Amino acid sequence: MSSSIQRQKIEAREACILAAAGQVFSEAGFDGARMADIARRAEIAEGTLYLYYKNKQDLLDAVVAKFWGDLTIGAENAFDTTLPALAQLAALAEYHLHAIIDDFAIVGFTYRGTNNQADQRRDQVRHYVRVFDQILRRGIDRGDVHPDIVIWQARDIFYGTLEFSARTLVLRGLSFDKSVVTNLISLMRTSYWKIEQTHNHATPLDEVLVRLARIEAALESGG
Amino acid sequence: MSSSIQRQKIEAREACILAAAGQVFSEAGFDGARMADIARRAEIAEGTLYLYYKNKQDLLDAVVAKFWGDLTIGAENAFDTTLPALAQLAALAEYHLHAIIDDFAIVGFTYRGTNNQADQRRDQVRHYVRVFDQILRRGIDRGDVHPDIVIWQARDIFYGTLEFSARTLVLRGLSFDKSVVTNLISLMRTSYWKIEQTHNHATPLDEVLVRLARIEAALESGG
DNA sequence: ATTATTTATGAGTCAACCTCATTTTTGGAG
DNA sequence: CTCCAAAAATGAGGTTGACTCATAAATAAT
Repeated sequence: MSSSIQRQKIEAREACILAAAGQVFSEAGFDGARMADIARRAEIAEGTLYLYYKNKQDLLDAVVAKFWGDLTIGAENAFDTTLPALAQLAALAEYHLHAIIDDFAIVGFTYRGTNNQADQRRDQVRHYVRVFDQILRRGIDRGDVHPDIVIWQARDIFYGTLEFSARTLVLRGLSFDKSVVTNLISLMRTSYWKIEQTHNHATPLDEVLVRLARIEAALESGG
Repeated sequence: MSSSIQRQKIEAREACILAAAGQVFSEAGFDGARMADIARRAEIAEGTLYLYYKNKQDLLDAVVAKFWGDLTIGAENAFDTTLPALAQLAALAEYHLHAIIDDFAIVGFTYRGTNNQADQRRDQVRHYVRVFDQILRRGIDRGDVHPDIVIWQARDIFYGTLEFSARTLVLRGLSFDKSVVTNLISLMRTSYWKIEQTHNHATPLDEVLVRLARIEAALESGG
């Protein structure tokens, strides 16, 4: 059927428009971006834009929605769910930091205005961050993570830290810095994770205490 | 002199414009805000706005600049520098969270666009966050804080967490939540602070060392 | 009281988003 | 292949809102 070919064509054009819009918005910001520029870069007439998107804001929303949608798919495949929760969290953090550094401008467009469409975007972000929540909940179920943590606060620590770090890196002209991830994960482990030795083996300190007790006992009995 | 009276008048009018602009921008966003509305609310003609501010963006920048300027003054007086560093940090966090919840929309305007004036705003923010850096550095000097932490990363954890938590609270229609501050401070203490009991009572390791020393003494005297 | 200077005004200009009458393309029927 | 109806594309023009500038009002000085 030619209708499927047609559909592919239309989807390709939509993708083309979104790509052009993403570029122009990222380079010039929302106000600086000209609909005429976007149309020219997508190689269509200005009026054609409005067949696909109601207005400029709607076009930006579509760009942002695509970003978070792709990000969610990527995040769900960024780690192996059989790994320890902490390793999953590290992988997610690394993936997220990479992604928001690469498309830093788009992230900045996510939270803006007080219009009605802001709800849509929030739902999309909410769906995205669910990946984090699942890791943490699995960690709690497995007994690795302290069960009485406040998940939304942990989530804000996680994503807030990564976004601010990304901004710092971008503004300084730097790129991905693994130590950001390492330190964040270390922080969360220290505060939220139960001590590992619970199900592993005795720590050095435990062993030392046992040997000390033996020696003391020997000395006492000998003395 | 009438010139000082005149200057006061002009400053009062500037403050009036900034207040009106802050309200309209917060309610309607940058694009939704109408210069005519701002002028009407400030009880001046639209053209008069342009005697004080070059254009709409410049006016927004002034609003944002005033916000961060006031915030810096408040932050510097928000705590007693003779307190322990951790208490200072808690006070700063509480102050910051309150402030950005109250003026949440303004915070959102801080990072936008890629224009030349963005540098000014970044300097202002940089000056503001210096308060945090000073607390941490004093903590290091006093020996309370681990000296090999990466300050900018700690800063991004601090402000990133607070801003994201503020967003969560505002979007849920809630207001200030002290537990956000408490948990953040607890997190930073656990990861960055040296263990307090060093000058209180013995740690497990200290206890071990004491017992070892006793044993060695017993062996020497006995042998 | 008069003049000079500074400050304020709002009607008009212009730029950019968006609409819609017209044109072009597409896809099936004869 | 030709014709036609329906869908898609176009870009000139309407509309809106930021910004300007000639004019007016207010202030300061002589």
